[in-house]
Amino acid sequence: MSKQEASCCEPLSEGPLAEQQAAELSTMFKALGDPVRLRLLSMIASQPDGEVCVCELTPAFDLSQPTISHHLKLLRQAGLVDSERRGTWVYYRVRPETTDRMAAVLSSVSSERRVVTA
Amino acid sequence: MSKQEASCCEPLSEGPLAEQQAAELSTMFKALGDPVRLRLLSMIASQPDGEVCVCELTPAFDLSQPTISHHLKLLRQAGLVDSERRGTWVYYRVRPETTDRMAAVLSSVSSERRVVTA
DNA sequence: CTCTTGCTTCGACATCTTTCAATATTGTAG
DNA sequence: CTACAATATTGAAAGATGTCGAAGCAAGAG
Repeated sequence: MSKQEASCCEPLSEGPLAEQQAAELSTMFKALGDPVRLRLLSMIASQPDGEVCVCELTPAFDLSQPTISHHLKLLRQAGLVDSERRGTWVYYRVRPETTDRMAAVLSSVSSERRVVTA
Repeated sequence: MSKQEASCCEPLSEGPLAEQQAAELSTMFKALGDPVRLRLLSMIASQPDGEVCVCELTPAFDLSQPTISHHLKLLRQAGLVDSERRGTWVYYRVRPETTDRMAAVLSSVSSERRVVTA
């Protein structure tokens, strides 16, 4: 089957994922690398009208309001959600471009061919 | 902790992502929340025969060999890769079940957001 | 057996994360 | 303007993470 025999280490030139792209993408994955943020995203995404008020998200967790606010900030900075203020309330919605891009990277990994240069 | 007034907000019972699932999935996303590990996965996935020797991965980074080994361990513990020893060398390959599952979660996030014009 | 090579584990340290209480900001109502 | 309600920001403490050098283990060669 596999015969990269000979000398074990030709340094494997460059993976299809460049250093800068990896840095950018890893920020997005890191944002979902926390159970609270994953559930936040899931809650936002599952709303029928595509958006949720922070005041609906906060009481769903056993965490302080500043903590939820901080997690939402990280999701926003990673490009996963958008926020809009309407009156006193702030509404969050998913940015599907970002989740789609992440899904594309993962799919290309499993199809073991070139990673999308997105 | 978080006991807000019920003035504006019905507390949004449960998102579709249960607490335990979120914990499990967040481990996988966290594993890709580092540029080194993302590039490692990408390198492993992009090999024609689906597997790479550690000795090919290590020199591609400006990091010590123990550090690469540690990152590979995290990828393995997250279920993203498998390793197999053959002689002196250890080969890593992607576990597509895991990347597929992550991609499915992300896709559902973006598709659950349906446009309601009402 | 001993030596060498490939890889993993251990111990330590600096940095980054998560979390909270306190405070600030923004918008609405009186 | 004052008061209040919803979010965000700040600052600090506890814990997790990334990294390295040193040591350990496994397998092949002599």
